[in-house]
Order: sequence, then structure tokens, then C-alpha cells
Amino acid sequence: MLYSIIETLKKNQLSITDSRKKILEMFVKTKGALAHADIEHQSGTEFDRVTIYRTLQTFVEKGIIHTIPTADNSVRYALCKEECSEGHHHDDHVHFMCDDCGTTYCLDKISVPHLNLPNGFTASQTDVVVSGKCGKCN
Amino acid sequence: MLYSIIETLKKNQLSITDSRKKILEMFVKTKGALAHADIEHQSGTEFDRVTIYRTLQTFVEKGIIHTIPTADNSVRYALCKEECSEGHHHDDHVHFMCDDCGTTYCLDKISVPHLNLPNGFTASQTDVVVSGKCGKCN
DNA sequence: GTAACTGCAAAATATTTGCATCCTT
DNA sequence: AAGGATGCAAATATTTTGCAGTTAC
Repeated sequence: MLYSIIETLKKNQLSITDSRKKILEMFVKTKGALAHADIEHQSGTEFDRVTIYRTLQTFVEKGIIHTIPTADNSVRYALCKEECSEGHHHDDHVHFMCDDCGTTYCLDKISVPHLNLPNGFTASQTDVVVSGKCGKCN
Repeated sequence: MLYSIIETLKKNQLSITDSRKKILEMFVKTKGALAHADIEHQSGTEFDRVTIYRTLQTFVEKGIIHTIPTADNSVRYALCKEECSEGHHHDDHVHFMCDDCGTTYCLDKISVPHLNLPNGFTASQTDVVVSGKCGKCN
């Protein structure tokens, strides 16, 4: 499946700027999760810290990326699948964090199992966070 | 089941101090999750911000409490069940965060389903984070 | 008495906001 | 040309560290 960066930005009514193209490109290439610091390091001094904050925030609002709940409460982001739209994330997938190398994977192929919540509770989103050792570190 | 605060502290070779007793008491009474800010507000000026940070860190290290992965990446803690010991958490339970009132519940009774990870991946811990509306807000 | 714990001050880090300038459309 | 996006400076917020004084055992 091809992911068009320009397409995605246009579809979300965002103007095409260098920082947006490059940051979105990082996510597409990584296929994993990125933290603010990762982006900052990878991009060198190319753009401002603040621009990265604002770009990430915009992408989250537009449903292009989403935040990942992590056990260590570091803030990480990953690409949303196509079904996501503004304000309506559908990211009920499984995230895996490697204890050794720290890489975060989105395991799209594993579906989130159904849970029986207590009476009166309704779920809008379910995230599963698995930690352990990934294929490379095992 | 009775939870003895003094017992817990002794068992973990921690000296019995006011801040530790009071902070641990908050967790026992809440039966839910607490953030650093919650503790700070509930305790007024009784103890220092830094003491709270250090106490929480100590409790996590000893396996008395654990951090909860949250969708919004705020840092929250909850009591561990008895099986937890230093460095070995067994908190494969389900956490529920209410979108309306913000309360975090630990749904101990719901077990975490087994997942088939990709080849070479091994899991040491699985967290499930459900968000939606809780019984009170529905 | 000694080791561990706390409070205060300050450093380090992370995030947000305002505003002037520049770029996309 | 106009509105949105960026960079810079600075304000806030969050977390960590060092050290001296205090407390638990």
C-alpha cells in the first residue's frame, strides 16, 4: 500500500510545508513510533523545537497520527491507519514496546479482543500495550 | 481483605514515615489511580513536592504501586496486588479511564486475554487501557 | 549513633504562548 | 494579498539533583 504524504496533507486541509512533509515522512518510513526527541535528533537543527510540537499536535488533531499509551509514560506517536478521521480515532490495535532496544511496534495484525466491562461502563477506545523482547533482541 | 500500611512498608524494608504512611493510605482508600498532582492537592502543604516524587519512585521500585499507561500520557499510579515484588510486577489487568470525569479504575476482575505475538516476540507484561464512560457518567 | 528520609534551593527538562516575519495558496 | 505556519524569546510546568538538617530505628 502506498502512502502519499502530499495527499494526506491535502486531504486534511493542511498547507504543504517543509516541516510537515519531513516529519510525516519520518513516520511513514519508521513504521513504528516516534517521540518528540527522536524527531528532533533526526532532523538536526532543520526546524525549531516548537514547530515539532505544533506539527505533532496538528497531526493528532487531524487524525494523521495518534499518541501511544506507554508504561513509562513517555510520549510517543505513530501513524494512524486510513480509517482515522478528525476527532475519531480507530486505533484499537496492539502496541509492543521492547524492553531492550526501546523500539515501539504497532502490531496491526493482532486484533484487540473483546472485553466484558462492568455494568454501566461503555468503551470508546481500547489500547493494548505489551512489553517484552522483540524479534531482534530475542 | 485487609491492607496494612505499616506491614507493607516493613515488608519492603522502608522506614515508617509520615509521608509514606499518608501517601500509601491515599492509594488504599482511593482504590483507583492517583497522579502526582492529586496527591499534592489532597495533602495540602503537608509535605514537599519533591518528597512526593521520591516517595512515588520508591513505591514503584519496591513494587507497592505501579504506573498506568494512559492514552493522554499523564503519569498515574495505582496500588499493586500482593503478588508484586521488587522488580517483578504482575499487573496484567485492565485499566479504565473515564473520558468525562477522568477517574481511573483498575478492573482487577477482568482478565487480560492471551495474544498471539509475531514470531520471536515474547511478552513480559500486558496492559489494557480502555477509555469511555464509567458507571457514574453513563 | 548511624543510616535513611525530608525540605529547601536550584538546576535541568519539557511544554506552552505571544508576536513578528515568512511562506503557501 | 491574506491567512496560515514558522522561528525566536520568554513564560510555565515538570522532574531531578545536591546538600544540610531531621527523624526512624
